[in-house]
Amino acid sequence: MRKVVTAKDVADLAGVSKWIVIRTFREGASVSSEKRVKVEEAAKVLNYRPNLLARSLATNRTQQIGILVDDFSNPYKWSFLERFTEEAQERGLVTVLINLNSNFNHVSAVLDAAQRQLDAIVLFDTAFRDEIIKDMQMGEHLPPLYVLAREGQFPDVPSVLCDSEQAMKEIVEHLAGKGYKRPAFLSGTETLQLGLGRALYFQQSWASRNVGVVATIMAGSYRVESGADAMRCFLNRTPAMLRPDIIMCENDVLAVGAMDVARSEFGMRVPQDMAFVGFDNIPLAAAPSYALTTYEQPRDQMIGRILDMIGGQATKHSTRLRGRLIERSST
Amino acid sequence: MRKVVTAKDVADLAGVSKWIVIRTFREGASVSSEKRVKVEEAAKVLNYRPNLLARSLATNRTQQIGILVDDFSNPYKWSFLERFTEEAQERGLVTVLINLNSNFNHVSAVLDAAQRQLDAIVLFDTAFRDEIIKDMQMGEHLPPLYVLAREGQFPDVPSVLCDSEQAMKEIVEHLAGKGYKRPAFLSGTETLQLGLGRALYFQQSWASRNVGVVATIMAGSYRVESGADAMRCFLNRTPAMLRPDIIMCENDVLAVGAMDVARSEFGMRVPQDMAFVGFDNIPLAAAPSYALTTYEQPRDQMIGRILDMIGGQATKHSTRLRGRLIERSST
DNA sequence: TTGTAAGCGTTATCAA
DNA sequence: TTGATAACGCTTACAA
Repeated sequence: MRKVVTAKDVADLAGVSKWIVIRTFREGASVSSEKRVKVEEAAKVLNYRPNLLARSLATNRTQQIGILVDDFSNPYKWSFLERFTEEAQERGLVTVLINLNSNFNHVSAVLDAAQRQLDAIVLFDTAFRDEIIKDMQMGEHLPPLYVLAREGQFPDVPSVLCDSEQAMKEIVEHLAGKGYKRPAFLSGTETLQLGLGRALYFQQSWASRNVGVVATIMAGSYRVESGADAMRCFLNRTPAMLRPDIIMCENDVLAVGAMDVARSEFGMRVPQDMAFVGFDNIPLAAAPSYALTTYEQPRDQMIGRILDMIGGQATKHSTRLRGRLIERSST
Repeated sequence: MRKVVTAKDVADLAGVSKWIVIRTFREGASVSSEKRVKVEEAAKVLNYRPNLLARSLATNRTQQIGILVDDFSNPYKWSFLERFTEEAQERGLVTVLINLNSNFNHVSAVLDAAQRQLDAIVLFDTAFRDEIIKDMQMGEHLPPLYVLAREGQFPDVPSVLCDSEQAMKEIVEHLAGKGYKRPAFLSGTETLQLGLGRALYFQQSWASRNVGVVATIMAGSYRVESGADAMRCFLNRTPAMLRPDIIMCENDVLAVGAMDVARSEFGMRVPQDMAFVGFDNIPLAAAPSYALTTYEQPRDQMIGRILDMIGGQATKHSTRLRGRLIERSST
């Protein structure tokens, strides 16, 4: 019903065998130029294009990459996804966007991707639980897994992420240089193991300067409201003299929420009364009303590296890449 | 190399023919329950799952929907994409995210989707140019096209979008009720034909109340900075007494930019000195610092309708659905 | 360079 | 309910 035009049809019209047609539409073709011309003409007339589905069945490669996402609300992810699809397309790959939620968990998603013969699965800023490894290690043949923008959980699953240790070194150096002395950390989730290690490295960097971190504030999730709520709660219970002079937020989304509360509800000036640093450099961070100092992940490099591994141009191993500090007036 | 386990393997282990196995894994199966049990056991042992690729080749249906996006920066799109993928998955469909850009235009995208045998193509808030219709109308068999959140360009391509006329009626009624009298419209792009008709209906609604629209401000694109620039320019050249008392912005993104400028650069109070209305109800619109009155598109209904048409549960024809006015303190 | 045969893993159809 | 044959449209040998 769909594409009725097959290589055979073109062959008949061009007066050649169908294998000539097939070869004409492939990379390392070896077809006499006269026949090639004939075929191309016939193909144009019939609007023939090779059926990639049939090709996939024969080659065992679909040129499709599945990308798993479990939270669409963080703007930095949009930027990554935009770049990912673009770069993938540049390489002749297509991106299957898989939405993880309560009805469709990591296991379902991976198994479904396997059934559809996707060439690879990228876990984008999402951590998968142990359940899946069981399936992985059993005979089941799954597409190769990759982790993007998170710490990988298993040694044989390569991950590509921003180097948090380096990032925190740069940030703390910047803050110390500005004279800040009483840092605190605003954290999204409590599970350090699955987290990004930012809190840890932040503390370590200060420790090496003989500064203890005042407090770790738990937001519970990476939403603006969580950042706002956590900040409100913290400021309410903390007398002015005990408050930190700089709050390192685990990401920009939290920072925005926290900053809003500090300014509008507690009348604080940023950065005089309290400074803020975020992470990710989302578009809003650049807005004049926030002007948030933040740290930008090396997006293009990260995505390039993942796709290189998927395409076999790079060896498979985990990598941490250095990002870039963006200084703005919130510090 | 990938999935070595085939229906034949399961059949051999279970001691039945491979067609029994195939049938066991399909909807309207007719298999004796004893054999079914045997097969299911064998399948579990071998970790067998039907190869959806092979199925697609035989059935001519991939259960994959392509969605074309040409601008990732507008937050409302995230919400749509999140819901789209979720709802599609619910129906056993998978979403292929296609990024339109200078290297990959509508034509390339549609042709590629056709080669991959996608079941349908959704143009999400993007307008395609005439060039493509030529291919469409020729013998080429393309997957059916649908337009989401935009006016459709061709009669045989169904579109599903928010009813702009209704929306503007509600908005203007609200504004008139609040006593506003000198409205202006901040527009993203100049091409009314491809646009959303919001400007037109806004004017018409005021006209029916004997109010002429003061001005149409052109931003040129749908970015925060464009909204800001356009607003700055407009306020600079317009004396206070000639300024509108309410600015209807074509979407929230523009509204945010415009509002920022009005407040921080011109010291205006919202809504006393100038009121703002947006469109889309992006998350930022709800933030206390904006509290933007806006109009929410009926996202779930729109997506449901599109997927119903794709799945054949609804007849194919264009639809305008009614959204919802969200009143906040910017008006 | 060209043609042939076998196969990818499933579905559709029809006969048993 | 079951089994067999013929697609689906292409690729990958290998032979001519």
